[in-house]
Amino acid sequence: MISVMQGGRAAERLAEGVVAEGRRRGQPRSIGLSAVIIAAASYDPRVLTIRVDGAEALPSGPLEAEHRTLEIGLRNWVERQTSEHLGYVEQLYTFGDRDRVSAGMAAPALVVAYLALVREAAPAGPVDAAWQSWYRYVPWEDWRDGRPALLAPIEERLERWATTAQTDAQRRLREERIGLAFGLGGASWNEELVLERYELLYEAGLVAEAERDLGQPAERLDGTAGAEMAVDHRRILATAIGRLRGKIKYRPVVFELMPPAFTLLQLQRTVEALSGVKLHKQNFRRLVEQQGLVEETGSMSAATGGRPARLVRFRREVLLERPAPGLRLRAGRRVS
Amino acid sequence: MISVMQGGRAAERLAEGVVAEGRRRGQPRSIGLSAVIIAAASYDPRVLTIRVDGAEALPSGPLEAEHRTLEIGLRNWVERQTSEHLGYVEQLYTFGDRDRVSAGMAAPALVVAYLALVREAAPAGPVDAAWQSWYRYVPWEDWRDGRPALLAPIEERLERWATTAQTDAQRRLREERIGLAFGLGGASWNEELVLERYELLYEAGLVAEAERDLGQPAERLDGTAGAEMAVDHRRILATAIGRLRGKIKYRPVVFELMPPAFTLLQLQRTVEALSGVKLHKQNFRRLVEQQGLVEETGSMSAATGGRPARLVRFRREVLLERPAPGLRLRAGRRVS
DNA sequence: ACCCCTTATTCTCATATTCAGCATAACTCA
DNA sequence: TGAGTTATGCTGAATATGAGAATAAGGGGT
Repeated sequence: MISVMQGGRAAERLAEGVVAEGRRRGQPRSIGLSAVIIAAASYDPRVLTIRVDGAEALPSGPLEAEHRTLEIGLRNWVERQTSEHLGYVEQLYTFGDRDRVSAGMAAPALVVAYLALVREAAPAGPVDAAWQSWYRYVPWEDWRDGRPALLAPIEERLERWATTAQTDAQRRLREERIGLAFGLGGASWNEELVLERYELLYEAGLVAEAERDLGQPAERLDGTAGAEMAVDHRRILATAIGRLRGKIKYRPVVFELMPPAFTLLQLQRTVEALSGVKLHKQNFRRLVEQQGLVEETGSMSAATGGRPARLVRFRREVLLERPAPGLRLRAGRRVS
Repeated sequence: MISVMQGGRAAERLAEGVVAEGRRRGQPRSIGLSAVIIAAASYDPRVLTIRVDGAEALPSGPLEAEHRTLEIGLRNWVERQTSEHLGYVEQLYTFGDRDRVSAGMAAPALVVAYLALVREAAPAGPVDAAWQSWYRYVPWEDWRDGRPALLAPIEERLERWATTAQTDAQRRLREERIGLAFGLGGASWNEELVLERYELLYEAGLVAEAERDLGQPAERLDGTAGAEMAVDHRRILATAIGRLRGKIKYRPVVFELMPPAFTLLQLQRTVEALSGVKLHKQNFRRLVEQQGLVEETGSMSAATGGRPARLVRFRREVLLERPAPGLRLRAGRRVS
């Protein structure tokens, strides 16, 4: 038997305290919903942004009382406005920062953030709404044409920041975090670590939000550090991108972004746009076909520049057949 | 280029509505924190429960104002009570059910649930606190000795419930959900689908909570349907178990439950206790050693009944070496 | 001392999956 | 007609995985 018995009355103290505190009511705070609404047009992942007091922000609204659950609330809320079906809605994370304030604009104390996928990417509407490429906010995440040049200055600043650590252990920790997140020194680029990378840039003061929130002067990076967003919306976006990049590997969510019929290359380009890396064409199609994710429509694509391609559609049945029918893209793959 | 342009002014309408609503403030609601605190003693996964008005419940408390983030709040809150370090804390999900009421006990409108892992499993404390095997609440999840006998009556009732569907399509959907979740008809048991299974049982009225919440008489199952919990705590527990079972595959979180030094078989038994299935011994140790998750301590185990075993410890460095250093137990493995 | 039982540890082997290209087909455009 | 472009089929090497044989090293009983 494993020897995990120790400590004594700790569990008891825990339970007592918890019971006592649990019986008091928490003081009310304002609760908000934020939505990262994603579409994929022209092989460019887009996020719907609005302008609030000049700053770019994610669509956000208050939690309404009339809905039974949060997700149903969000779904209704968005669908009412768009008459567009949200194919996929997923709760991302609940951010509860006590002092969520940005440029004088007080934000709700608690924000439940959602990720939603839509098929449409209509051109930008009124002045304050726009579909933006998500790489506008995290340009270092697009490795489709190889390692982005703008990573060079970023990494240089990060390394310098690591050396400013108080203790030696802290410096080593920073260096290891940087290496892991940015694929330096042996480690390879992992496209899912979007949040980790953003947080490093934030801590190192390399994104505008850091300067704004902490008052400390940011290292000027001449636009290579991406566009700023209101409050912590860029952190929420980073969370969403990371989550989506992971999710497409074990759930068939990409198809929520595809038109009813598509070619395998279109599917591949969309996956590449989301994950930010190039994939091996022949292996990709083998994967997709082997797993029975798509079926023939019978027709061929209008013309793709070369030999016409079969048009396929998503096989909805796979949702009920296997528990994890994603595009199991092996991590660490880096090919053309 | 993909033809995803369509619809026209939908995005515009969406953005307008969102902006307008976002400028109003949501009415305050009470916010709660609930914790699923897990320990693993004697190869039995334990969850810390308390008694509230006679019902078994998860430790829960109000959100306090003095902490910067939710997780820090929870950490402090628990650590203050236990003087025990929470090795691993993860936000699980935010439950926002408008009418979260149970047996007259009004619950917070919004609950942020956390999963925490502790190394200790002290004996049950005062009358209202106890470490309970989590299989007490979801007995059908323990497949370590083969398919649990109590699944037979459960499946029978589920099949019957499927036939009561309104439409034919609905019936087929139910049958497919049941088959997928419980590994019937071709599909194999997937230990991660804990929540899916609980929700089916709930919908079919086979767990006591369904009767209580919906007023509809539950099918009596003579205790095979597991122990009841307050409010939606059993759903939260199911979410936690499923998440943890998935997480151990790509993050080294099991080690948070292990003593400082352990044998490979102890590690295997713990993983089996969590995932609820038996693993192949030789392959398990190959996996663990190949991935460099552990290192020698030099000493040997006191005696395990047979040949003495090496004692190993977790290699903390792997956290910084690879992004996904879990026990990549292949799904669908079912061995002794 | 010897036999039996139990667990630990090392290896093998067959199979499946993945990676990386090669080769060929089918179209457009100049 | 030939060059360029994309589609599609196929192969061979490298890895990873599943299952189990074989051997090692303790304890306990006779």
